[in-house]
Amino acid sequence: MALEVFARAGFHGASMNDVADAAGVTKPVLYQHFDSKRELYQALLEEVGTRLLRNIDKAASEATDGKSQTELGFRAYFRWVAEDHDAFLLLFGSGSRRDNEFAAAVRRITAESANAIAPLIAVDIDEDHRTTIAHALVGLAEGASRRLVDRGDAFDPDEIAAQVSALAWAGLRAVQRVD
Amino acid sequence: MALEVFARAGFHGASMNDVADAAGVTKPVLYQHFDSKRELYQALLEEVGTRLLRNIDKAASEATDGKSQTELGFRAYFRWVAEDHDAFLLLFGSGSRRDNEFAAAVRRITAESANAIAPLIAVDIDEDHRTTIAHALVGLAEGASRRLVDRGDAFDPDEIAAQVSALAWAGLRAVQRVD
DNA sequence: GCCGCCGGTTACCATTGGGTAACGTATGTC
DNA sequence: GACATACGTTACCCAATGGTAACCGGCGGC
Repeated sequence: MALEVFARAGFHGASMNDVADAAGVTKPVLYQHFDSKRELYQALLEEVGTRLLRNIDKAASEATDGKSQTELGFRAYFRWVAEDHDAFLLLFGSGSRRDNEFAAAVRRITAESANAIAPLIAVDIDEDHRTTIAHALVGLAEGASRRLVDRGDAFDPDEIAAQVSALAWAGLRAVQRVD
Repeated sequence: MALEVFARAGFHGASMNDVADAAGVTKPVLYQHFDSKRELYQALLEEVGTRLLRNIDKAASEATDGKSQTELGFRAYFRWVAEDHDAFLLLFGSGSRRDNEFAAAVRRITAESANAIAPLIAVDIDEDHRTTIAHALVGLAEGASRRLVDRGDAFDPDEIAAQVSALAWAGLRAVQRVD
């Protein structure tokens, strides 16, 4: 599939012929569905990103308090990484963050994730700092995932989620206003 | 400078002519110093990454206990980001993580940062999980920085460092063994 | 059985950009 | 003042690749 090809080689590293071959068709057929390489790539980004967000939203919505929301959110995230390495690589293995147009799509995903986290920060720091901290926590998950994916071996997403969310939750409680 | 050009446009987005122009020379002159575009880029990565690591090492070595080591380490990191956006973008704005050869350089940086953090995790979880958590914390800083750099406005690195390191330190204490 | 349409393929075009060879010029020496 | 050397520039080559036009074979209708 196109996702796999782009995930492995990146936007520039994969040619339309590569993508076509992987899909078992030829280039002109690809161009019947997408006007350009960029459009195809962007469509993939959107699809993959939306899937991630939906997973997280669904999981978090089942939580009753902040703590379990954190746990379930991270668990959904790491499960997604575990079962869809390629999707993770496409979004965060990057090259997607290089190009302005693509970066916007990735930012949308991280921003929405951050928005889900921001309310969990209790202290009354200003909105801007709160958002930055929320983005930091998104990075937390990304950093752990990158290592796991790089290592290549399978891993237990729930186990990782337990540790990372413990870290995150304790951390969230500790953020202080700074004068 | 070459750093600025690559930071803005990425490896693929910047041509050797662009780099040469920015440096006030012409392409062949560039090729007197570097055998290829890749080599030039890699040299930049190494230089920039080493600078970051040196800053962190120096700062952390002045700390007496784990808590202040965390604080000083993050402070050095965010100061580096604040005063050298381009370096941050080159390493983590990515595109650098796409290419296997370049990714190795970036991994070296993150791995060394993680190694500095790992010993601060007190619980006796196995080495592998400890390292993953350490990478997560590196991602924490990266996530916050990306937002700050994306926003574009100047920011106070010490203030961010205070909040992020508070989060990190509290989080580190909370990581549990999982059975 | 012949004709036309339609989906797909091959073969091609044009641009971009890494890398280099050939050229020109200034400077210092005899 | 003529020549050689060294350095930088222009001009070029060629491979890769996004995108497309022209071709081809099979299938349904007459």
